Amino acid sequence: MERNALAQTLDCGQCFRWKREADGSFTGMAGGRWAHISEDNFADVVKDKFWAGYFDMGLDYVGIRLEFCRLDPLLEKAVAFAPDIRILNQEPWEAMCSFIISQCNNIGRIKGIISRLCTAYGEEAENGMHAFPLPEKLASLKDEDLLRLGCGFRAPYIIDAARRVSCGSVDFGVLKGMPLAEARKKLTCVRGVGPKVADCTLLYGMHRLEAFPMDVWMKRAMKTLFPGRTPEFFGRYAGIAQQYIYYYSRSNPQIFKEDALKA
DNA sequence: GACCAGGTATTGC
DNA sequence: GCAATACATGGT
Repeated sequence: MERNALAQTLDCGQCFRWKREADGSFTGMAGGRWAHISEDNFADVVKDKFWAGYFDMGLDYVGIRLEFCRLDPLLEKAVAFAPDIRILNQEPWEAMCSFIISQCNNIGRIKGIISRLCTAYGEEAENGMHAFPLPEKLASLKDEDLLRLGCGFRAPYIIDAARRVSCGSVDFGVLKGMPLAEARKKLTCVRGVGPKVADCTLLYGMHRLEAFPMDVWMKRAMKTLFPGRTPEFFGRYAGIAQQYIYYYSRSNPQIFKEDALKA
């Protein structure tokens, strides 16, 4: 049951533009750059400043894991399942748009939609890949353009988000300096952005590590694994705890069924 | 063919 | 406030 460290981070549900190759390496895009990353070249890749930032190399994950393991035995279990998860520094607009698309959708289809969106509207980059489309680009589209790509009922949400970001009514630079609750409230002004997508934007796109997205899996996990606890229980890196718990829960759904049998 | 997928907006009590 | 429902789409 060995999962390589790279897969734990790139395949744990926080990002959608990496493709796992047959040999366990990954190819994908971030910040308009293409990369092929493997266990072997990872150390070299993160010598580059951009990738070091993307992979959050400046944060002491060893220490944070230690804290988590001391905090709660079930959290310790989740950490042990995929200890090498790191929270990536994704672009805020890409994170927001990606998680708008994620609602009521499955990971495979989310990746497919995003891939088509990039091919159709993103700037061309290396190896025939495309950057994530700029908000200005998507702001000029009609619902129909996005329906063609399979966006479904999320099409108008994406366009509203693109408009608000490109006109500056939602300004990630400003949100960065705001208290979490305030930034969250501002984000939910966008149609199609509720508390969950707002928290995903804050955690994955703005590196607000205290943000704690509550999707169906996390609700289940909180109820059965951490009854009576709130996100605050996990401290200022609650978002990282969330990622450990989310991935552990997704990968071991039987833990909920066993619980149901006992009841 | 019904049911589900990292939700949200709208409506009705 | 809180439960119910519609919202496109593709895969089991």
